[in-house]
Amino acid sequence: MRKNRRMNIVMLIKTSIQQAIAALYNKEISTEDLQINETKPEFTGDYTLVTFALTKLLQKKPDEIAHEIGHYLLSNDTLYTHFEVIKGFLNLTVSDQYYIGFLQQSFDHENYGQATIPPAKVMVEYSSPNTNKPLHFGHLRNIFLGHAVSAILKNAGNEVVKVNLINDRGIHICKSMIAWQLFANGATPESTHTKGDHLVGDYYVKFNDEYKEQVATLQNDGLNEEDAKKQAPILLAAQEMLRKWEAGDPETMELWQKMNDWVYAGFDVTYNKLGITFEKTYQESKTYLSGKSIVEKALANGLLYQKEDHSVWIDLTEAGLDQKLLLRGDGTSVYMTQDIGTAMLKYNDYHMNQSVYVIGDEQNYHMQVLKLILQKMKEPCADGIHHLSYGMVELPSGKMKSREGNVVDADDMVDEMTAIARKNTEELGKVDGFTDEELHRLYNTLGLGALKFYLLRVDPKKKMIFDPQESIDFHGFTGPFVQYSHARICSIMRKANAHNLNVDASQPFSLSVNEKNLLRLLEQYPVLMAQAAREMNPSVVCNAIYQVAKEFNSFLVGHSVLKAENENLKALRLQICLLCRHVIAHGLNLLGIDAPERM
RNA sequence: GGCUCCGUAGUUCAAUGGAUCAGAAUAUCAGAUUUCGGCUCUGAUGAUAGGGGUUCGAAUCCCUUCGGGGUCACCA
Repeated sequence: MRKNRRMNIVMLIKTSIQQAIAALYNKEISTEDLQINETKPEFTGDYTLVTFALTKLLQKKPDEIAHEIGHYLLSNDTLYTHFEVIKGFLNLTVSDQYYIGFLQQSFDHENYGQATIPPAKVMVEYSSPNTNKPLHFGHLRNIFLGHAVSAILKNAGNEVVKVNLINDRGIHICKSMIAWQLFANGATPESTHTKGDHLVGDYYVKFNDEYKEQVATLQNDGLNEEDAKKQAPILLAAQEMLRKWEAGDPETMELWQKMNDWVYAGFDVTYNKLGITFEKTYQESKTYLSGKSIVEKALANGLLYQKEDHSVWIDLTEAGLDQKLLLRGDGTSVYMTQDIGTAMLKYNDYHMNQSVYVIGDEQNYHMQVLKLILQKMKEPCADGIHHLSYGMVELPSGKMKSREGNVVDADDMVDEMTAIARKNTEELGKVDGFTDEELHRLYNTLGLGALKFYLLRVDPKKKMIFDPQESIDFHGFTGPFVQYSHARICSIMRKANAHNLNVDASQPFSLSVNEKNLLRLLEQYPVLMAQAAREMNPSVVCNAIYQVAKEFNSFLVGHSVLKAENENLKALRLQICLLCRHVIAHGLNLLGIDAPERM
């Protein structure tokens, strides 16, 4: 418990400055109003107080404040060994003793890196595929984000429920069904040796090809484009199939069930390969009706209005938005209706404080409207809705458009990454003694590590470009570099062979620049994990562990661990190794990436 | 067109809703290292789209011009 309650250095500094201000000026200030930055490397010091904000309260010039507080701190608090004032910035040097003490407390702390933010029960919905085609590369950012954010929230003390919402009904599903019926001659995943989701996806593509041809033929026969698009026989057949589905036609339901099962089986294989799991899966075919009754209730309460054709609408113009359709004239539900129903169903199941939707930013407006509607309905689930919006992933060749056929399949991408991991590893020839199974697992670990890290290292809300060549380069700001650093530490620890880890703290130490830099990074880690949780931003984790890995490699160049100058120093450096290893593995784990001991 | 998001080194990304010389990675160039793993390290070059404004201080806030994305469906 003592270890969990350790106050981080920035808080310690703020508290001591707060005391200094009370003693020197008899003024009270909240620690939140104190601005502490890391000291820039070109100046002496570890942390810096920005004094400009204090000038009003203290009625003094920045430099004066900085000097007075600096002198006070140095003579009243052993935390500091030095201070320097530059243009109103008070640069403080924290004693090596503090960092050595921190290391003693933390190096073997199993849970080091846990964050503490006010805990809550949080649902995270992610992946959310359609059952008419396989997962493609664009889905991967969503899946990895959802998985990582869930782990990050859990690490911060939240209770997390991971859910998937499968869109398994609607006209797009019927399109692949009708094409299969027309062209497949009864082909199955078994008969064609094709993964189920890919097989169904093939017929979705087939539908679109056939549709295009039929439209062209009709236009040749003299129809205008608009009519041709509406009258293509295969489209009419799909629409007819949707009506049959909604009516519960047994034959249609059977086909639907069969093809969906193929897709589910295919998805399972992919999720499994990616290491992705869910606690609960919702299906829209089972939730889409519940939205309807809610809307009808709201209509009765006068919250909604009905047009002459019986369609039901909500007026959001007061909030600066539009009017939004909630039920079609024929009484069937639309996307928004389903989402209303699903949101309430989820809440009834779990009563969570917060419900996170990992959904692309093209649905920003939709999600804004969804939340607003539920708020207007005074539904308890409304306020907890949080859209974790992320930007599109583009390839260097440009945007992926399913219509233009430059979509990269998720399974193919994973296979390609794994293959490259194999190639790179074999060239280095450092895996002697691995069994075939271990090799297979290693290539998977490295390939997926590269992919996940590259997709997670960018702020989610920004669009990004995925460059397969760069991600697998295994150099620089990449997953494999971090994994490599972990394996390197493991190698040192194996050779250290359970060496004594006790540091005699009574011996005076003086830390090198690298050692202190590393300790400073390690000390900040839990604070960064809290930030990652608050912002739901895995890129914070990527950066944190990359910094540690980078600094560690730099440290190794100038310092020998196993041949340290004396036993005490060796023990200290081994402690540093252990904590670095722990932090790297901990961070990778939050990202859903394995940390190999050898590679 | 309305609403909205975004323009940072050649390229890909950073910079708590303000603060000391805008940081990395990659690429390029120059070096180090027979070492605990050469998937390592050190150094150099190189950027805030243009113009105004607010401030002691702006990549960040406001206005504007230009350029790009998204969205405005009885699709999901």
